[in-house]
Amino acid sequence: MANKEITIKDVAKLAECSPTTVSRVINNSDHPVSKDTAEKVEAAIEKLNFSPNRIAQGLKSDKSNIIGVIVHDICDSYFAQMVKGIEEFISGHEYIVNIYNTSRSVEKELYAVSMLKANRADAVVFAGGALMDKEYEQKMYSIVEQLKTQGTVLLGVTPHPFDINNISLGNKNAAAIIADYLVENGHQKIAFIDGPEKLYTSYLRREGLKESLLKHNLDLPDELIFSGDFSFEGGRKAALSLLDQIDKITAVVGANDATALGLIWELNNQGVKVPSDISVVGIDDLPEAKYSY
Amino acid sequence: MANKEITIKDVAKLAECSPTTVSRVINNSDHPVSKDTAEKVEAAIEKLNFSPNRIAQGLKSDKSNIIGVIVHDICDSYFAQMVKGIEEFISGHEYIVNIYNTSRSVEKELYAVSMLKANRADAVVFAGGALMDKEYEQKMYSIVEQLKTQGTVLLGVTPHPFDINNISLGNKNAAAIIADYLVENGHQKIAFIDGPEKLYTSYLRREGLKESLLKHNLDLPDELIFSGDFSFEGGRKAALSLLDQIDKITAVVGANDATALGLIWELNNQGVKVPSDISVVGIDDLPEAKYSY
DNA sequence: ATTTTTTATAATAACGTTTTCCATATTAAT
DNA sequence: ATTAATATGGAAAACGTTATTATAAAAAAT
Repeated sequence: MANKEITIKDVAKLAECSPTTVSRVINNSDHPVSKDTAEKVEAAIEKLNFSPNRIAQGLKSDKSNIIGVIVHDICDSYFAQMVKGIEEFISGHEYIVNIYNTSRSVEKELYAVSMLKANRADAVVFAGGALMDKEYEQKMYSIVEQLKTQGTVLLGVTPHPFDINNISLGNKNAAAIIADYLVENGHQKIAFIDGPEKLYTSYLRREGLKESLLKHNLDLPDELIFSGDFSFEGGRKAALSLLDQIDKITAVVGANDATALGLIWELNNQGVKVPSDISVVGIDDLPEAKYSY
Repeated sequence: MANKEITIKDVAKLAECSPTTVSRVINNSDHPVSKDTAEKVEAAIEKLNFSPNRIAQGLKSDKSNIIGVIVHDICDSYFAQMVKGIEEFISGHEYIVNIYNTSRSVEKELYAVSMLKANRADAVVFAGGALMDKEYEQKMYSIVEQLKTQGTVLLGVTPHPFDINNISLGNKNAAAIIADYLVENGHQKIAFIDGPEKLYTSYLRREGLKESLLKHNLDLPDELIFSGDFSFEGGRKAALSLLDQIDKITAVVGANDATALGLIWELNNQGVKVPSDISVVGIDDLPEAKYSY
């Protein structure tokens, strides 16, 4: 922005009035402005293609109009949909939707949060789940508190250990539903493909499933928990590593739907028929899921 | 941000110096500051958890640090990857990545552009292709010029009729490659599933393919052009509508990969074997594509 | 011992708004 | 005809920074 910008003063000059009056017209304030001058101002605005500098307005009003959205991976359908939903919800309300893709890295998440603090974000949505890491938790706790005292509204969409409002997607509830379903269909030997290590959400889903199965007197032994990372690729790899125990297993639960899809794909690829040979279930509810085989 | 914020003045008071000095420490400016005071300032900053107000800095420096990214649909893998790439490229450079999801609506795109103008964006990436609509073009032309004179750097990732720098993904080139490939493999009767109506990119791909086929003395007749919308669903519907002409066709080109995937899925579903019965080709290069059947 | 240079600090204006406050002219009420 | 109320306008301060200018002290050069 090397060029000198068009300001309220230029408009005032052209409309032969004071900047104050122009401001009043822009924000159609309570303070009355005569029909006559208002029109001259409007004309001047039109002519100069003026639009008020949001940055300056923000400084004066102590509002940044920034809404931060912190996400693990925008390419993951789950987050893409969430970001889209937020954008659409916000659209038209003159907010800046500011996204951060953390790739589940502690550094990037801290970077995101400190940027949002420096930019005096009006609100922050923590769309990606929290990580389970002592140092991370400690640093995050501190900066989250700073955001709060700064007046930033915080919202966690996935569970967070910090003291913020959380829209829980009910991981435990999902686990219970799945457990019930599996038991009803007579499954006894169940395997679980985990989510990313250190992710709070993984923990909740895994332990939730364990707990729910236990209520039906079923066990989820460690050797039937395979590592994954919420991705299609992860699901595929997990499928390969559970192949040699396949005869012991009647159902596999993926920590999310991408995992389940990868699982199904590779099982099919290896000649294991889903769902006749084995059942596969995923958590979440992606639209793609209905096209799985 | 109802609370009164911590400013450079608070830091100055605690460090027993002037705001000027604090500013110099923050920006480690050329102007010398004694080791002693610098340390006191750092300590005060630490103690108060102060971070300089980016909004105020922006006003002073005439930079917003905002980079706008305008996209048709974040849920579309193609755009998701692009947004992720941009975010990662920018990350660490203290920029605000501000996304807009237009859903290919003229109103939303104009909204996005005017927001970015009002916020004095430093740069805007037009990641979604332009629409072919007279009124749209006219209005966009005007505001794009305003952005330019404002000093905003503009970049089109997909082709745009406006006078901005474009990174062309070479639609025509892709069309030529595909045409050559099809001809080499002996295909004579080729169908095309179009992209969204009014989208400039659709136009370029369709006409590019026509042109390239013509060089091989092949025709792409209107009755073999089926409508689509760049989505998996669109590909599926197209598959259904080309079923009754299936014996006339040896290959189908999807305007993008999502279309091709939907196509393949539904053809398989209808008992048409890909690629033994018919060949399917898509434009773009999504990672999911390699798992198609 | 004086002048010049270097080092360190602060006061002030400016960025583009909006929000008091203050001033005038018009109209209504006495 | 005087007072009170209302309509319309502008000047100036403020938001939190930083760049410019000014000033004083210390160090170096004559």
